[in-house]
Amino acid sequence: MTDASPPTAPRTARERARAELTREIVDTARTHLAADGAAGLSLRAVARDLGMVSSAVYRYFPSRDDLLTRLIIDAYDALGDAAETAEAEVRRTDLRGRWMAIAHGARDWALAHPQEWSLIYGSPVPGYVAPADTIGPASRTTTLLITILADLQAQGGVSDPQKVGRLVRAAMTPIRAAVPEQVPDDLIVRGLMAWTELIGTISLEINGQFHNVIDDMSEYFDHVMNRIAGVLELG
Amino acid sequence: MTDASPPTAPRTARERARAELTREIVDTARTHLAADGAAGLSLRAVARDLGMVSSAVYRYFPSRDDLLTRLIIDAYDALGDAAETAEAEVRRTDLRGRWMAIAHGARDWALAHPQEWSLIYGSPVPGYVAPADTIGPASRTTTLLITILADLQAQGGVSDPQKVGRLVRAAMTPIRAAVPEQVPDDLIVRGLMAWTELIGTISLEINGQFHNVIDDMSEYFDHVMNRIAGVLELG
DNA sequence: TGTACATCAGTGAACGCGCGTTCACTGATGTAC
DNA sequence: TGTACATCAGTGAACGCGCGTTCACTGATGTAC
Repeated sequence: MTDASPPTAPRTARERARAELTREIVDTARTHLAADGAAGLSLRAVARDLGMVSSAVYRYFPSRDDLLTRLIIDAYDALGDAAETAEAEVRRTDLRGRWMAIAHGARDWALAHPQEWSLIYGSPVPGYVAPADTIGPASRTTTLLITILADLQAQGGVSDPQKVGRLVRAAMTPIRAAVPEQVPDDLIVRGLMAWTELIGTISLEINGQFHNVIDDMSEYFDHVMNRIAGVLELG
Repeated sequence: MTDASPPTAPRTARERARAELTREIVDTARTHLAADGAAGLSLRAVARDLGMVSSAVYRYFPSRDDLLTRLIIDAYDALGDAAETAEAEVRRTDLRGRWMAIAHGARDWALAHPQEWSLIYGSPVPGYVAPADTIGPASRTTTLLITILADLQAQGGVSDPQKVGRLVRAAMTPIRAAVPEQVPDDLIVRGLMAWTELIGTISLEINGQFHNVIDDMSEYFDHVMNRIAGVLELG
């Protein structure tokens, strides 16, 4: 990386055409993803839909896996956008409202884009290894949650913090580095559990595991997320 | 279904050979599943491994999807076995111990058979629709949890049951039918949340979502599952 | 403003691979008399 | 116990399909003088 500046806006006709076709390829790929899932994503099918020969796609993406990587990054970004936008509309002091906005924002996005959700939170695509580029966008949603934890702690934290044993504390070393120091271990654990319950509830719903269990998932989801707000003592 | 009796033990040499080969096909398929995931499971590859021609497999399974169905049922059963076996070793009155045994039993099995876990709790296989046969074995593990809830209620239940609104109560109609009447709505919700946290924690671990978050997942898992036992007031 | 050369997008054919499923067949095993 | 027929397992060839990726090529676009 010697070029620190962001890619400049396209100047020449060639550059404009390239940017546009790249976008069309990604959009078409996303459509196929929605229909067939990640394992069924095919460069040839995308090329066919765009009326070009399959080898032409290689001018834009060096391999199928690179196209997949792009879709993963876009999915993380779209989810991050959805959560951030929803959360931004809530009063900063309303911690419960902010948590609920993130939860509902994430679920709404997931229901609208189930295959993209599975791409980032579902089982890994066989034979595909995610490169490092996917880490940054992946953390956008969790950053929102961490900020809520920090704001909560600034207000005095929870009333009955539980003990976290030495070994568990040691196990949490990596996440500690991403969370402000003043947030205690107990609150990090509660946050992780809340995050797990959020991702878990959405994933199980998308995978159909609540069939014959819960009729109206919107009601249930809202109820459960409110209970979690209670556990976090978000007011 | 006019034949109510279970399939009898094989009598003739032909029947014995058929039973054995069926088992070998399933075992080989499971090996491939572990290596390549569900989307990569191929009848031809299984046949090749067994030194038979691909069309011969059709004497045993009418299609690839039927083989997949069998693997799904087997996975549910294996998980159910693991959870039941672990739970059975604990004193009946030790509700916390029973919950922890189920949790650890499930996680240990999942870590040993990650692709089988993904088969039942991961994103659905594109183009495959699970038939009704998979419902029965799927409920073995959840039945264990429901029994704990019932036993807990028989001991007096939780100290501070939360209110469950009318709409949420209505949403819970299907699960109500599977739980003893005396278990109150609040306890069902807590049970569902515990179940979600259990499946969610294991799935996120298997999908690598705890990388750079938690170092020692065994410690973290045990801690979290104990906290959930606390929420359920399992003693 | 005009020309000469370099860059790049897209083509079309090919390589080599794998897949699920069908079908007519041979030969072994099982059963009824 | 022996024979005649029915059942079934496994073979081998084929159908028709799709895939990722490479490569030499044509022709259009961009750039330096």
